[in-house]
Amino acid sequence: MSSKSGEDKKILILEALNVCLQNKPFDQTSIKEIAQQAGVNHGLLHYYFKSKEDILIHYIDYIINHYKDMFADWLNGPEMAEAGQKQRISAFFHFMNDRITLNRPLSKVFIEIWEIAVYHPAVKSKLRQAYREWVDILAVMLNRLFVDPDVSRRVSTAIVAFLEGMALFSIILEPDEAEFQKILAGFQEKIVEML
Amino acid sequence: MSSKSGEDKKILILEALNVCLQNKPFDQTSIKEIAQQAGVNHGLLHYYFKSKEDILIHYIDYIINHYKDMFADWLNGPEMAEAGQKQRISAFFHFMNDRITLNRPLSKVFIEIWEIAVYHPAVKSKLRQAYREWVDILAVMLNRLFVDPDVSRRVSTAIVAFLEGMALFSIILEPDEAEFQKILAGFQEKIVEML
Amino acid sequence: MSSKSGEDKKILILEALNVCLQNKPFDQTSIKEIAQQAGVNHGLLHYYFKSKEDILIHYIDYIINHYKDMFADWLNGPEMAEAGQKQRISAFFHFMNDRITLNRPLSKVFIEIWEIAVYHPAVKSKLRQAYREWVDILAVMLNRLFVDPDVSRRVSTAIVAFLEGMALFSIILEPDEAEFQKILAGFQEKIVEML
Amino acid sequence: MSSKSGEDKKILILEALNVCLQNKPFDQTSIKEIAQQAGVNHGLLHYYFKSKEDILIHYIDYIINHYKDMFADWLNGPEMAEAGQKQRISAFFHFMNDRITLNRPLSKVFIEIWEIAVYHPAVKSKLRQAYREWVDILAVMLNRLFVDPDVSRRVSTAIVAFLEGMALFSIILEPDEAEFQKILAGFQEKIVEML
DNA sequence: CATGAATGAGTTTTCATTCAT
DNA sequence: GATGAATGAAAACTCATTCAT
Repeated sequence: MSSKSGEDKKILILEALNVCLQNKPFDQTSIKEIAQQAGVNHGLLHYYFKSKEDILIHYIDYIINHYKDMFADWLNGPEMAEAGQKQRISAFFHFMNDRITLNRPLSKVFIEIWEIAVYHPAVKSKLRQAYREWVDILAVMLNRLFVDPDVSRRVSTAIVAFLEGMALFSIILEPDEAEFQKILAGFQEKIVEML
Repeated sequence: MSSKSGEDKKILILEALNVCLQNKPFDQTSIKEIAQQAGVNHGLLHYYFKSKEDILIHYIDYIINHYKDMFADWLNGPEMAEAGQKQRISAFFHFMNDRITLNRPLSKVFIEIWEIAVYHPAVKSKLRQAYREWVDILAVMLNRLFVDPDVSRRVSTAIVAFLEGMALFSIILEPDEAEFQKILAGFQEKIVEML
Repeated sequence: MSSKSGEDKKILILEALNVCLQNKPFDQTSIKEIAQQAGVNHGLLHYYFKSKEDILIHYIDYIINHYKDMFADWLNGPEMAEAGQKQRISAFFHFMNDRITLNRPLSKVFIEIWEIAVYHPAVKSKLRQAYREWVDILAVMLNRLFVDPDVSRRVSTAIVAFLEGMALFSIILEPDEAEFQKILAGFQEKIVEML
Repeated sequence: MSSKSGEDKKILILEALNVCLQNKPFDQTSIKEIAQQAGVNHGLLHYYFKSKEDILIHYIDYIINHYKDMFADWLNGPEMAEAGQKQRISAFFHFMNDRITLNRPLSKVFIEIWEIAVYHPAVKSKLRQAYREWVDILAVMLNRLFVDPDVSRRVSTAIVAFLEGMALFSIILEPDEAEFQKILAGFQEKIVEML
């Protein structure tokens, strides 16, 4: 009962890092800043995590799992249960756009994670795994569209690449929201048309 | 004559940073490491640039302009001068794939630049400008395809987003090169088909 | 009945420190490491002792008294009760060699205690007292050898100094055990010869 | 000309550590304290040495070599050149007593080095090497005394052990200087008598 | 008594930057 | 222009100690 348990405290710290990453890259965020954001003593971060890098690793796991769970919940939700394939794919894109691609705080964090992954093999490996799972799920959805399963995997990879490129642009180009939605909508339409 | 002029020394330093960025992010690369890579005394970096950040700014200008120039040269080259629209667009994609999207050292550096841009307004602004120019050039090439110029701009943005997403994946997914080429080729085909 | 009493717990902790000191100097041994070695919660160490330094002080008392008691027991034992002076001195050296000078874990700990004593007046004082007692006991044994009691005290001091030097060398020189025994035996012989 | 050269600065720092070790053990002496004692900025210690441990290693080399050189100079000096064996051994003990065994600041530092050596294999190795050289030199001097060279090595080891024990006692027992001299003189006499 | 979360002072280390030569 | 010694701020990390439960 009382106060937060150990695991909750860890989450509290990881959420604090998530907030910090909206303002500064990880390398420029000090342990003390994360602690302050979390409202705890900086020494405590070393009680729960064995190093700053350890916080990062746990954070990346946390953020990837958070969105994986969110995605899994949605997949098991009503939208996917009832609809036909076309509707399902349409719903899928809707979910992706709303919750991932146009989620700016998330995109910011992912651009940071991309960069860390480039120079950090363990992080790169985690990220690769997450993208592969995502591509696989989409490939299954597109399966009936293409005779060759290799082709559906390639198309699926291309779609995810496009969405990640759009996430990047949503941050860098500072685009007009409506204009940006149109690009995604036009794309989505083209795909659904193909079915 | 004997030794490099001031401008050449600056370029030497920026190229050294370019090499360093293949191994470590900018924040983890010290002035001394850049100097060592450049083969000059570290104190000199502060003679040519007013701070470490100043080196970064000049580096980003340098790398963007380098590729802009490369692109401009190519645009004015023989491939573009003679061909019809279809061939020009085909040649354009070929150029993009070979020199940009599948250029891994460049992609690494750009993922780094993306991340810096997220937290650094001046860098973000430069990067936005570069992407806009790129999108504009492509939009002009696609102009005749679409009645509405807004549409051709959207399609152009989508294409560039896709290519950047593929550049990201070329680093993160550590894909099979041939497989990756097929994705790009399939995409390119679809676009040319539309013409 | 069930669990250890307070005094036993203290001993348990001091013994744990004794084990730790085989691996690391006191300054590099944390309270938590001692606690872990003792199998108790680290917070308890502050219940039984008022500070880390307090543990050290009690440890040094403990170790010195432990060997004083051992020595006293031996002095009151059968070897000393029955024999003539020559045999007693011979037995004395045998005891010293076996239980003190060639006891490597003990020597390690004493080198540590010497160092602490150098910079810590209270510890130095305890150690001085212990050495004086030891020298006095030996001086009494040598009493009949020398007319002047000052001389027997000096010889006694010299012998103890020699034995401590040998203890040091047993750790630092990593000597061949047999060779080392010969040095001690040769020395002992010379002394007994003098009687 | 100007100011100290790099090597001189290093010596300056090592001498500063030497002063510090009269007051505190190495582990309790901070880099900042050493720097302050040396009259230089603490950052500079990391310019000249790669870590605190590196300072320690260089310090131990420095102190050992310092006394080795002192000893070598003396060996090549007038006292040893002219005299007979008896006088040479007598002179040798005189040198040892004055400059080593009764040199209290040196003894303090050596007790510290002993302790460090116990837990630090590289330091232990250096120290062992130094003691072996010392024992060897003395063994050569005692060579004619004993038929068996192994015996002269054992006696030599015993003598050095005794002297180190006396150095320890000169610190721990806080003895009366005159009384202490008598012990050493008595011992010396016995050895010379044996010749 | 026992636990382990929490605190905060103190330490080593790194590094951009300056500057005298 | 070039050099490398010097500075000082800031960072990660450790750990004895406290204390609520």
